[in-house]
Amino acid sequence: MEMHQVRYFLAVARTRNFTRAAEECNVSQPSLTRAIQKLEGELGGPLFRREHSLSHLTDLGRIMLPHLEQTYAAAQAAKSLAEGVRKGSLAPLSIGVTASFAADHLVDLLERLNLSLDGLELTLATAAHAHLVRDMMHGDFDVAILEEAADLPERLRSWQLFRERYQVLCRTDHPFAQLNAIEPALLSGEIWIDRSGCLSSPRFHQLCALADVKPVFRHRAGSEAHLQRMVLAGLGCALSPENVPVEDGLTLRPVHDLDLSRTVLVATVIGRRVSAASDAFLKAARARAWPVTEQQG
DNA sequence: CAAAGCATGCCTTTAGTAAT
DNA sequence: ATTACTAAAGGCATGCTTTG
Repeated sequence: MEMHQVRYFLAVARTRNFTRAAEECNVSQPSLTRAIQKLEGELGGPLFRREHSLSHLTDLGRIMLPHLEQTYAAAQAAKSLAEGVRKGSLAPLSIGVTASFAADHLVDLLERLNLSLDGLELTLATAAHAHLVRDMMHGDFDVAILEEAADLPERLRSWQLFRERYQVLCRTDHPFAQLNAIEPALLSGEIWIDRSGCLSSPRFHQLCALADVKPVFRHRAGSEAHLQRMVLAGLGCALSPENVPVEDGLTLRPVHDLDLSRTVLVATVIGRRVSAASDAFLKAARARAWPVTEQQG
C-alpha cells in the first residue's frame, strides 16, 4: 500500500467522483483509477461502487476509510514534524536518566531550557543503569544522566555534576530516625529493600560482608519512587542518595564509616552530532549549582 | 445524441536492482 | 562505475456505459 494510493482513495471518498478526485490530486483520471484498482487488489475487493453520478464507498471502503484517514493524517503529521526539525523550529531532546536520580534536580534546569529554546520537544525517560547505557549507545538518548562506573563505554564523553553519599532511608517512626548517625552494627537484622539495577547495590552487599554487618536483604525496588513507597509501607529500610527528596513520613540518616557514594555524570556519545537542544542542556547542566557533599568524618 | 464518468491500451520516465 | 533489466507511476488517446 502506497501513500499516494491512500491519498487518491481519500479524494475519491470525499468527492465521490474519480475525475474530480484526479483533478484535486493533480494527476490524470486514468492514473488515479489505476492506483485505486491496485489498492483494491491489495485489500481484496472493490472500495467503490462505480455508478456514474452515484459512485460511493462499498462496505469494505467504509470500513477502510477511518483507518486510511488515520494513516494519511499520521504521515502528514510526520512530514510536518520533519519539516519543523529541518527548519530548526523544533528542537527535539531526549534525556535518559538513571533510575536512582531524582528528576526534582532537573526542574529548574528544564524550566530555563524551555524558556530559552523555541520548539523544545523533550522526552525524559528513566532506566536502570545498564539499560540506560545500552539505550544511550543505541541512539535512544541524546544526553544521559548516570552514575560513574568502571565499565562505561569509551565512546561516552562525560562531565561530573556532583558527588553524593548514600544514607539510610527509613520511616520517621523507625528508631533510626532518632539517631544523628547510625552505627553500622545496628543494620544487622534490619529488613532491607535492594535497589535493583543500581550500582550501589552490589557495593553495599560487599561492604556489609566486609564489616560483618547482616541486614536481611529481602525486597527489591526498580525506581526511587517505588523504593520510597515500599519504605513508607513499612517493608523495610533502604539506601538512598543523600540529595534525593524524600516523601513525608520518611527520613534519611547517615551511617558511620559507610564508604558508599556515587558520582553523577552527564554524558553524550563521542562522534555524534550534538543538536542545539543537547548543547544547550549540557551547558546549562554543567553551569548549574549542584548539591555539594561535605566531607564526612 | 452528446456529455459525463470510468476503464484500458500503449507509451515515457524514473527508481531500484542485479550483473559485469 | 557502468550497463541492462524490471517495476511502477503517470500521461494521452480512446473505448464503453449511463444519463439527461
